[in-house]
Amino acid sequence: MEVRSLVFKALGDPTRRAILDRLRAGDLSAGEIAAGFEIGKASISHHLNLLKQAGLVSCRRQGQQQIYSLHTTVFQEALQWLMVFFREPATVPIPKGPGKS
Amino acid sequence: MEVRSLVFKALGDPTRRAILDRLRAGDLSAGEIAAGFEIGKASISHHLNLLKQAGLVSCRRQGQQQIYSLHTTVFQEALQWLMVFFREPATVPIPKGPGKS
DNA sequence: ATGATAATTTGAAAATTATCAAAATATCGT
DNA sequence: ACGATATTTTGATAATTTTCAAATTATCAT
Repeated sequence: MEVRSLVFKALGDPTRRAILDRLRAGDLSAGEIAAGFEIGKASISHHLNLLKQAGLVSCRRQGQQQIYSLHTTVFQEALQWLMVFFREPATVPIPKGPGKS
Repeated sequence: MEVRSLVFKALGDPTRRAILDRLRAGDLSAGEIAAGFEIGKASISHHLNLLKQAGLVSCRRQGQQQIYSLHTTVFQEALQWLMVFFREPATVPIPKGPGKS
């Protein structure tokens, strides 16, 4: 799937947004992330995988733990896409007759 | 569901993003939107409903057509949420000893 | 090598979402 | 009121997503 869909889909889930919020304060191991959520570790692992596929987080192994961190470059792209909606329309339909204004 | 999830979920689908892109150039009727997509009118209507629930578009009746338009205020909120990820972490863990810097 | 800990993968069930065809609703012109 | 047009709603089916328990992989300490 295209990256943009993956990113917004990933952001569409409250659990995943909560994970991202936690990572703002600093890197965390998968176990630290899982602690504090109701759902099981397997589910968290799945969510982390989706976030990773979307490019929103990355992880590195540190001993027997996986350490996750935020990847802000992808946020930036999502942001830029959203920004477009505040600019004047790029493509304005050509008026047939004299303009209204 | 919370608005934020609705917004990002809505943005997670390519068809819906394409609809929003078209609306950038100006308001369109449901029929005009549906024309140009492979999928049927009923499906488009469903997508439009999701976009409406998310607050990304609004519609008004004009004769026998429904005219859809963009609603940028909700984009703004989504934007603001994303922006947060570029600021220094709001909650920094309090160092136990002397700081690193 | 063995056992313990950390995390992911697998397989299956439950919940949600996307799509279509057909029926229903709303508005227009006559 | 009637028929035509525009759109939505309904009911069904297919596809995707979420979740958990159990099995698997990877690393560490002994």
